[in-house]
Amino acid sequence: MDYSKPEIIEKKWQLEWENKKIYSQYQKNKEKIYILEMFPYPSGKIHMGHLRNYTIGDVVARFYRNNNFNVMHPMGWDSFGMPAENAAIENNLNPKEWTEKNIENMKKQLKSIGLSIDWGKEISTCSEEYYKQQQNLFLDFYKAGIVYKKDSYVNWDPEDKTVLANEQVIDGRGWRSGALIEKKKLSQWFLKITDFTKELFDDLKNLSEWPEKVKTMQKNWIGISRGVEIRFKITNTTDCINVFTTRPETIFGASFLAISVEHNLADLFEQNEEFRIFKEKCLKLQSQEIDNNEKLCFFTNLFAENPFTGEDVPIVFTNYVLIGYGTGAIFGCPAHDKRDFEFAKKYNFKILPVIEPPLDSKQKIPYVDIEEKAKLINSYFLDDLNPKIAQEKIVKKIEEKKIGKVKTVSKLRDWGISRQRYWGCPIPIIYREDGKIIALEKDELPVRLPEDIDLSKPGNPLDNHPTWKYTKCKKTGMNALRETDTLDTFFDSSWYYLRFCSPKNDKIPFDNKNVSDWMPVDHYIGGIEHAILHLLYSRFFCRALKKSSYNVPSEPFKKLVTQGMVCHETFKDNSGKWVEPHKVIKKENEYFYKKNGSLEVLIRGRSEKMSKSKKNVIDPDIIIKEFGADTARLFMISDSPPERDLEWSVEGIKATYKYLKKIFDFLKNDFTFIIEISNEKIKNFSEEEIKIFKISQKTIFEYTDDIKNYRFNTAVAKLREYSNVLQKTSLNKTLKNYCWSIYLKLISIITPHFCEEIASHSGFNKFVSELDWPVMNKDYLKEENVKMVVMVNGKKRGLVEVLSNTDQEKLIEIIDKEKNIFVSKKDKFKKIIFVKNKIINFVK
RNA sequence: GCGGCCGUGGCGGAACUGGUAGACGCGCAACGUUGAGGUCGUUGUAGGAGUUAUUCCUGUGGAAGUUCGAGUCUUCUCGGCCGCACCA
Repeated sequence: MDYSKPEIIEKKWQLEWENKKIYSQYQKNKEKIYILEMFPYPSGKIHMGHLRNYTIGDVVARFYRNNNFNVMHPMGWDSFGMPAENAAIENNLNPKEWTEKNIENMKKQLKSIGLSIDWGKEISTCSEEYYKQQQNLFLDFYKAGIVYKKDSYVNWDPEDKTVLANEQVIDGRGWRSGALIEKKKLSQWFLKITDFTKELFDDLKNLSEWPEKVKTMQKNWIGISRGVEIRFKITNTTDCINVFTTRPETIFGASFLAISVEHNLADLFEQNEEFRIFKEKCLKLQSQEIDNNEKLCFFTNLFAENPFTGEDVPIVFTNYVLIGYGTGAIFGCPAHDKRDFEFAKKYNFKILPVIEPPLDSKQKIPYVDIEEKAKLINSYFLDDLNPKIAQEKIVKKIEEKKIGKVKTVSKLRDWGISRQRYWGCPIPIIYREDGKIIALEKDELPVRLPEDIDLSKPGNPLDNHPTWKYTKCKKTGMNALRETDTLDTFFDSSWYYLRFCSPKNDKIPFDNKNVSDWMPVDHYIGGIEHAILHLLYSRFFCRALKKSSYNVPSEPFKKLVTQGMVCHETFKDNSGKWVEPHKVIKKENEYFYKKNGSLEVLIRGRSEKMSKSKKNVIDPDIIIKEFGADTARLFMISDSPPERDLEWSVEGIKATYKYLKKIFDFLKNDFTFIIEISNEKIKNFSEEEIKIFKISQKTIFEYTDDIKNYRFNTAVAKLREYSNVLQKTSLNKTLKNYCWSIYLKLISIITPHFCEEIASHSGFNKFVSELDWPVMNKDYLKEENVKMVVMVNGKKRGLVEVLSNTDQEKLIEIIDKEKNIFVSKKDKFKKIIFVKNKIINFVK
């Protein structure tokens, strides 16, 4: 037996586990725990990010399994989406084939990591079974009024020829294609996520086990702010314009009304050629160039009456007021708003200060702060008040005069779910020849995707299909056209965690009983890149499902863990081309590589997220083949805390392998795996052996605590300390066997195959993976002696070893006796600080 | 611009509620063992001083503060990373 080919050992144990189905057994008498990692998109191969994500999840799942929990740890595939369609076009095959082939390969890869997954619960969102149930949910949402259709400007991706949600547009470009996004008006399906804005915002505070960072990002995304809506009369008409502001107290400084080009008022100017050009330009700027803050202005020749001063101020259209926020109209107060200030300066609007900053304020005009010492000026009844009080007063006045009301607005928009693509879930809707929109009956599901599809033509493939969309209304027999849009894939991933509770049920999306047994997901682990979209949509789904009378919790994920990226060093040659790190020759802080037989100097870049473009990717498959999954797992877990980025290094992986090999060689002879050790035997141990026994108890305690708290790196450090001690000390056979068996049980959640192999070689005939977690004997956790720090004036002056819980009097006595510590008489000191078992500080 | 996170050896990182800074590992160095290989073992490894010892001084981006005591708390400042971005 040796450890030169871990892959062979690992295959063997993976098969054994699978044959005995040890990861698909459930025991209802135990407490449940649902551990889930974000399911992968089947791109074809797993990458280091997957390896890290699934290793973390697996360590946790194994930990709870061994700690007497009823664990659910399933896996599935987020298998609808654009890449399948693109790959199908390139390789002239069907997206379904491509996807299924990828799933097969990735499943094999995932299995080679040795994950404790119940593959019996495997789901795939592109399967008919899954999307049938999804259509079911769509119909329920339709009935509950959560899904609706409306015309709207959409983000149009000219390359993918599809619509994107706001959050799928990054810096003005499509999140997948990278193409510049255009605004286009289309009829689209929407989910009413805005019905839940307040809940989604307020309930964030209850998510105590979510990272603050994610909660902050969601808060900012939802972007709730309280303010006032004020009505301005358009001069010489009966029409009004409502504006939204959070600074109503600055109303006396208003010098214009600025209105979005998409505001209703723009309808009046439809015939105006100049305006149409202006509007076009604004829309283009808004959707594209992110750094362009150029403010455009279109004078309307209309005026509005300031309800407090009676003054007429000009109404203008501009690109810097957005239709999607507030009312799409504002009053401009240039003296106290940076944007209004910029705009006013450019177009010569009056700039009237209405708040006087405190004398010590660094801010000049525009003064935008709200400070205690600031006071209102030029504002009639508000003069001399501080802005906060002025605000309260003016709000009251506005309400009294019935010209406006307090209002809370949000940045959140309804979620557009229509996609003009083939490889997605068909929407179960038909358009009847009499013009009616008809939702299908549940017994008409699933609406299947046709397999004979031509993806080569631009536009929507389902719409292009010769026959698919032609159908008849079941009730009336009238001709009808199917909805040819498919659902956004974020729809698929918004409820998959519920489907895992009853993955085989072909009648309903999920079973209430099973959902109440398993939900919520106790630990949800995945990348930070889903902090907003996927997580917010999932939170919304649960609320929407509740409203559609499903029995689900409103928060799907109890604890959220966002793991960092896997990074690797980067190199560039002098022409700026990236060079693979493994080709680099390192010589004393200089870097070279062989090019055409000669050595060329390289520039070392910073460590970056592994990506093909930077040529710094490492294929997990190769690592597993060379060093084994256990080595890869241990390295992934031990080098840095899960939420931080992980620096990949060849040295690190090699050292990890060497470590496992060393332990393996050490234990392969003369070791017997045992589960327990009798109290009788402990009594006969020597003092030295008791010390080791104590260390083992302490290790169990601290390691367990670290794992529970996701401090895997320190957990591994403690384990290494433990094995270092064990290797250096000669122990009686019983104790040696015991201590190393503890070690194996502890590390088995990280390196399961390794442990099974050693244990079985050492006479154990069950699975270490199925053993209970080691129980520590608390009697041996207590330390008899402690080292206490002796300080004078807060500086360390020495250490004394004393019995634990020694009191101050006794300690001073001991210190007096120790000649090396120059503290003789306690009355010399002003004060003595004593912290039991920790420090004593003499203050002169 | 707004919001958040983070600055600790050559590197990744420890230090839980303020109480021995640098655990564990990488790298490096010395010695030993091997003598065709992804070695192995032992020891050392924050910097400086030194009478070489169970020694002293300085050290957690910088400045100040609170405290008997600060990597940890407070304020300012510099640097890095991430998110949002004309959100009224």
